[in-house]
Amino acid sequence: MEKNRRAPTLSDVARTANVSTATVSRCLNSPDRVVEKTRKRVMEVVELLGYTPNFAARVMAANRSFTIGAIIPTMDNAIFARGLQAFQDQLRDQGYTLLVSSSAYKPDVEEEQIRALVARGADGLLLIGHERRSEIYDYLKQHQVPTLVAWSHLPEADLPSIGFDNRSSMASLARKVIQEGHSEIAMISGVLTGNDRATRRKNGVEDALREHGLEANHINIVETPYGIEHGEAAFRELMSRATRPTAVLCGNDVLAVGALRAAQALGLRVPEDVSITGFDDIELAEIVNPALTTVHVPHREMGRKAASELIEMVEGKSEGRTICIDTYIVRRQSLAPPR
Amino acid sequence: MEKNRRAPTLSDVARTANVSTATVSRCLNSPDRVVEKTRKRVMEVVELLGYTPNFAARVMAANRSFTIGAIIPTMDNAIFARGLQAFQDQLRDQGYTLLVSSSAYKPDVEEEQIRALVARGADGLLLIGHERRSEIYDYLKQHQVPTLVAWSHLPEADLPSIGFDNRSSMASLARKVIQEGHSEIAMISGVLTGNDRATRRKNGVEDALREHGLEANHINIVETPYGIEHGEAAFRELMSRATRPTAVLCGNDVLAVGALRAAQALGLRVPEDVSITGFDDIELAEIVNPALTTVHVPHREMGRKAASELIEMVEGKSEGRTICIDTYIVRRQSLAPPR
DNA sequence: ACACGCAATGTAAGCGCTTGCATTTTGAAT
DNA sequence: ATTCAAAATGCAAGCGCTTACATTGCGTGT
Repeated sequence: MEKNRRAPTLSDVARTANVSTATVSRCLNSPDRVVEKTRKRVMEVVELLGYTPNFAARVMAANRSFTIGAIIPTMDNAIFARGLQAFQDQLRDQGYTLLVSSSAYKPDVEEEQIRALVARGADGLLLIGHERRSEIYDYLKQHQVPTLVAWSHLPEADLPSIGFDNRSSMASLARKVIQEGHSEIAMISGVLTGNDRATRRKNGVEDALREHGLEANHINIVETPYGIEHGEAAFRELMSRATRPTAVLCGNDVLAVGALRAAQALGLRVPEDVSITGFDDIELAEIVNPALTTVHVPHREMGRKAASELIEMVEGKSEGRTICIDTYIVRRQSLAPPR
Repeated sequence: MEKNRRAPTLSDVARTANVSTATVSRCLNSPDRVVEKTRKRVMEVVELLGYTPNFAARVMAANRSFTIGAIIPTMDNAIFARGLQAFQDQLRDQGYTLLVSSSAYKPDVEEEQIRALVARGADGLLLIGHERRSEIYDYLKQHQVPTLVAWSHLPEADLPSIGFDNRSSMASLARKVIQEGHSEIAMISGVLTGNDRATRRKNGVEDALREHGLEANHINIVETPYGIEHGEAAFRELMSRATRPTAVLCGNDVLAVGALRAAQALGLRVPEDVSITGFDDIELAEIVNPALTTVHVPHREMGRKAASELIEMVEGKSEGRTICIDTYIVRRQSLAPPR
């Protein structure tokens, strides 16, 4: 192999093939605008030289990158993994590349990443949830970067979103728990600040309680970061309080699994002594013992739809629609009537 | 807010601040090369206009992007999540941005992604495992993109790697299983083609068998993609064969969890009727019931070290060292002596 | 008061590509 | 043969930034 010769450029190819750079460019980008014979020759040279276009240059000249950026709160658990994989697959099918980064649930990191992705020429952006400083929306508008929100459905929000109704989904689940006979209900919620999904799930629980004439205003709740260990701690905390709940609704499956483990460690049987529910229906939910009753979120469908919609926006075919995806409750062993 | 005015550029800032573009550029990139008073004025204008540098332009001009690319086989399970998160955190600390994409275990997709990332001006690349076509190594060399391999340790390989010895780690685990008294040992392996980690784990099992005078040449093995459902199917397959194993070593925790579920579905008790082991020690391993005996891989440490090493390479301070990280066996309930 | 040297700033040449417009080539119709 | 669209190709101007080099301004020593 040749020792580090500088990477070939468009004009290297042009020179070798005896055509202009314009022709080479066209061969690559709109092959039908150049005659068969020329194209063949050019492509041979491209192959021969091992030429790959320089993206930065292309982005700069064409103001188009065929790249979509996504910023998720974390890669460290499975909540977003499946949906994002579907999102990426769909993008690939349509000729786009996905770049992902994660914000660790920190708003300032997220802003930084948004800027980084936009500056890198992302044609469109996928964000999770609606809650962020308005400056960043202005920024997005100024740079005219189509942006779509996922994992959340909020028709009245600034940005279009493809997601599900966190509030009513959680409310249905809570209703089911109440119908089961529970009245001492507690909740382990994710951190509410800056997280509209967590907030609306909490609201959903309150809605259901209120409907059934239960005290909804100071619901027995612990707020904690997502993470199995935090779920454990939160559960212990709840159990040490004055009135012991007979059912614990968790903000997501990860917290629920933590709660489950804590319950078992405390010698409580689930669901006999206490019922526990999750949200998301990630793989984990089915694997733990007892398996979790939870809200199933069609992550793959959401990812796919988000991809098609965002591409339409990028290509100017849509202003951005807001779509609500249906969830449903998956009944498993972790929920039963109270003793 | 102003309606979509074109995003401000360097020269807009320069004009407004009454300096040259060079000065603005210096304010941003080497603030000490410009006098306090000027800098202040420029920064005010930057703020005022809401200017953000265009990365494509910067990359093109400076041939430097402070971006690192990583390509992992999948985001759809937790194997790489933790290590990657640590990798990203460390990069951020040192002023770099991480861009991730996933190849779905497909070599051609991976190549495409490598090119995409390089073309986007990645200063360095993190790849998983060593097995790929040599053309792509030439490409990397030609473009002079420092590349580091993780999750695998192979001193003799072309590329430096920060990882662990898949072979000897698996061998230790297999030895432990044998010492426990098992002699009918089967394996559920990940797909071997193009996956050096899977291959070396299999070799590790063979090593241990051979050491103990057991038949190692046609070990009782099923090869299947990673995935809980595949682990289940593989386990059933193994159990339908002529000689039933008393211990099943799985290529990773995900497969092991699948095996566990299949065992339970078949009415087999683990570990009394059959022992099952995993590899990786992801969160899942501790959560299932019985918890998995597995090989603990220090993902975070690996991610961190990979980040520092790769940055050193990018900054020309290192040629790329190969580091082996120690793993250890975590003994949990899924392993016991055969009846 | 003057020259000198260094620090601060400006000038302008690219980086590798796309694309509007100008020019040449082609081939069908006359 | 000749003509003339239409098709194919070439020309060259940017895209927004960095940076080598040139220029200017300033404090200092005499």
